[in-house]
Amino acid sequence: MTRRFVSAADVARRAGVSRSAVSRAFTPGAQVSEAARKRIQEAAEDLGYRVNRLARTLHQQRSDLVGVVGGNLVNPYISAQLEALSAGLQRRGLQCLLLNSGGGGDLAALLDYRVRSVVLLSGAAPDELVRLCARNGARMVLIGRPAPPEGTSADLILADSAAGGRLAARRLIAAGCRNVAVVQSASRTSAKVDRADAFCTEMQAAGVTFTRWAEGPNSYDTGCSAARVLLAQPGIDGIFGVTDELALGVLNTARSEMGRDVPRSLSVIGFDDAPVSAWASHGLTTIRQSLSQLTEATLDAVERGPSSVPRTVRLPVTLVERCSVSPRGAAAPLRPEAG
Amino acid sequence: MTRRFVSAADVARRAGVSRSAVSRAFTPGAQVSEAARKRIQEAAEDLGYRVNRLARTLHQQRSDLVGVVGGNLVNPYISAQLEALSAGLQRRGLQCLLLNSGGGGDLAALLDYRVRSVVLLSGAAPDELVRLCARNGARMVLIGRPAPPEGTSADLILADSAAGGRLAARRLIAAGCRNVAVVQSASRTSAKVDRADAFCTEMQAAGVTFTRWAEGPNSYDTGCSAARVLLAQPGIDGIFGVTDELALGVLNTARSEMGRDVPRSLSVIGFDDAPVSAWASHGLTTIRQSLSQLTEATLDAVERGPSSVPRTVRLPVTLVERCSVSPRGAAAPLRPEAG
DNA sequence: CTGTTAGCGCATTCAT
DNA sequence: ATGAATGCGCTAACAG
Repeated sequence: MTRRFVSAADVARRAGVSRSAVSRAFTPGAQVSEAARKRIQEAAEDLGYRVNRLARTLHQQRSDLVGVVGGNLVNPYISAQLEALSAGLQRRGLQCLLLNSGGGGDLAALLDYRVRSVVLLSGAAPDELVRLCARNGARMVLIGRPAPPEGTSADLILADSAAGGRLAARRLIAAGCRNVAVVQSASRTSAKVDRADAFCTEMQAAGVTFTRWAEGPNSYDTGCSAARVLLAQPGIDGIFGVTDELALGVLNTARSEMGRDVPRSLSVIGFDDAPVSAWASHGLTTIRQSLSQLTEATLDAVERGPSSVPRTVRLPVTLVERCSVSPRGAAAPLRPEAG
Repeated sequence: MTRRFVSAADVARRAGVSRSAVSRAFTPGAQVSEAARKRIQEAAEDLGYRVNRLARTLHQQRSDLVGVVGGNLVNPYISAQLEALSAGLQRRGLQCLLLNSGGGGDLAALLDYRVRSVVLLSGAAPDELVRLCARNGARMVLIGRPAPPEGTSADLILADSAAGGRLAARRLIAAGCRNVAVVQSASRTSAKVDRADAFCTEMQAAGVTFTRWAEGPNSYDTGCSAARVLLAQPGIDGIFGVTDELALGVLNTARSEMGRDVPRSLSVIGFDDAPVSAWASHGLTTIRQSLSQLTEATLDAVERGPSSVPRTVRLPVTLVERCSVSPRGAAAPLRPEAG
C-alpha cells in the first residue's frame, strides 16, 4: 500500500476549486481571491500537500538544483567548504545535489537532474563534464582548478596559489631554514601544483636546498609517510605541506614518531587554514584562503544566469602565524646533526 | 541565449526515429534493434543528450533522490558519515539531496523533490517532518535518534549508547579515577543523553563522584570551555566526552592550557571514533560505533520499499584503547593536590 | 521491432 | 477572479 504523494488535484477537490486555483495559490504574485487562497492553504495543510518541484521544473524549464561535486569529504577543508556552501545555497532557495566524486558515481549523472549549475569543489574536472554542461546550458563553477580547455567556458574561483607558495617560502626562509621539503602528494590539481612550484621557485632564488615529495593521495596519511622518509635522515629543517591535511600528518609524525621538536628543530607550514589546524594540539602556521569570500564568490557565480559571461575570481591569501614555525629572525633551527 | 537542455525529441529527429525509440534505447531491457540503438546512441552522444530524470520520475512515480539532512557538517564524525553514505548511495544508483539543517533551510523542502526517503544524520527530527514523510509515502530513516512520537513510523538506526556509556565508565574506573565528569553539551539528542546517563548510573553504582557539564553546542569549543572550568579546581581525574569532538576539546585544553598530563594526571575518553581521534597528536581512547555497519544499515533501510515495515537496528559498540586513559589497574592517577 | 497515444503534476494562456 | 485547455520530457501500454 505504497501511499502516493498528494497532488494539487487532491487539494483542489478538497477545497472545492479547480487545479489552476491551487497552482495560483502557491505561485507568488498570482491572482487569487483571499477567500480561496485561505481555503486552499487549509486543505493543503490538512493533506500535507507540497508542490512537486520536479513537475514545476519540467514546466518552467528552470531548476533550483545545484550539483555540488567533491571527493574526499572527510578532508577538513572540503567539509568546511561544503558546510558553508550548502547553507548559502539554501538561504537562496537553492537545493544541493551532492555527488561524491570518490564514490565511483558518474559525474554526468548530475545533468540528468537538470541542475542549473555544477560546482566542482575538488576532484578532477573531466573535459567530458565541462562539455556536457556547456551543451545543456548548465553553468559550471570550478574551484581552485585551471581553466578548462579550448572554447568551453566556466566560472573560475581560485585562491592565489602562487602568492601563497611564496608566502610560505619566505616565512620558512625568515625562520632560518636552509634545507626544506615540499609535500604535495601525487595529486596534479593545479592549485596544489602551483603552490609547490611557487614555493620552489622562491627557494631556488634564495639559494635554499629543497626536495619535493609527490607521492600518495592528498591525505593525512600521505603527510605521515612523507615525514617518515624525509626525516629519517638528518638535514631537513623546514616542510611545506601544500594542504593542511598533509602538513598535519607531517607535523604529528615529526613530533610523535621522529622525535622532532616543532618548531625548534623543524618548522612546518600548511595551506588552507582548516578548522583543525587552529586546535591547540596542532597550532599549525598556515596560509589562509578566506572561506567566506570563497563561498560568496561561488554563490554569486551560481546565481548569475547562464547567459552571463563567465568570470574568474582570484582570492587573496594571508599568512596565519601560529606556532609550528620558528620565530622570524631566530637563529637557524637546531640541526639534528649539530647536536 | 540561454541554451535549452537537449531532449529525446532532438535525438529522435537526428537519428530519424520516433521519440519512443529513443526512450527504449535508454531503458535497460527494452526492445530495440541493434541497428537503431546504435544510431540513437551516436546521435545522443553528438548532441550531449542525457535522459531527464525529473520527467522520468514524474512518469514512474518513483524517485532516485534521497534526502540527507545533517547539521554541523564540519563535525568530523558527521562528515565521515556523509562521505560513506553518499558514496554508498551512488553505488546503488541513488542521488543525494543534501540539506544542511544548520543553514536555516526548510527541512520539508526535501519533500518538494519527491525524495524516496529522508535520512536524518543529525539535528532534531521535527514531528512535522516525520508526519509529512508519512503522509507522502517517503521512508524516513533516523540515525541515533529516538523513535518518533505516536503512530508515525520510521526506520531507526542507533548505536548502543547505554552500553557505550557503561564501557566508558568502567574503563575510567579501571584506570583508578575517583572523581569524574561527563561533558555532554546542552544538546538533548537522545544518543548523547543516553551515553551520559548510562555513564553516570555506572559511576554512581561504583561510588565514584561525578559532575555533568551540559552547556553549549556539540562542538570542539564546548569541550575547551568545559575543561577550563572543570579543571580550574583540582580534583577531577577523569572526563568522558559524549562525542569525540567534545573529548578532543577537553583533551587539548587540559594539556596545553591547564598543564595537565594526559593520561598521567587526567584520563579522557570519547565516543564515535572519528578519524581525527586516531591522529598521533591526540591518541584518544574512545567508544567506536562502526561506520561501515551504520552505513550499511542505512542503505538497506533506504532501499527497502516504502511498504515494508520499519525496523530498528541497534549496532554494537566497542572500546578502542589508545593513550588518553591511564593503564588498567594502574595506581590511581596522580592527583594534582597530592603533588 | 516500431510508431502512436496517453498521462505523470505542474504553470500558464485563453476564455469566461 | 476563476475554470478549461495546453505542453514541459518522459515511459508504458497498445496497435501495427
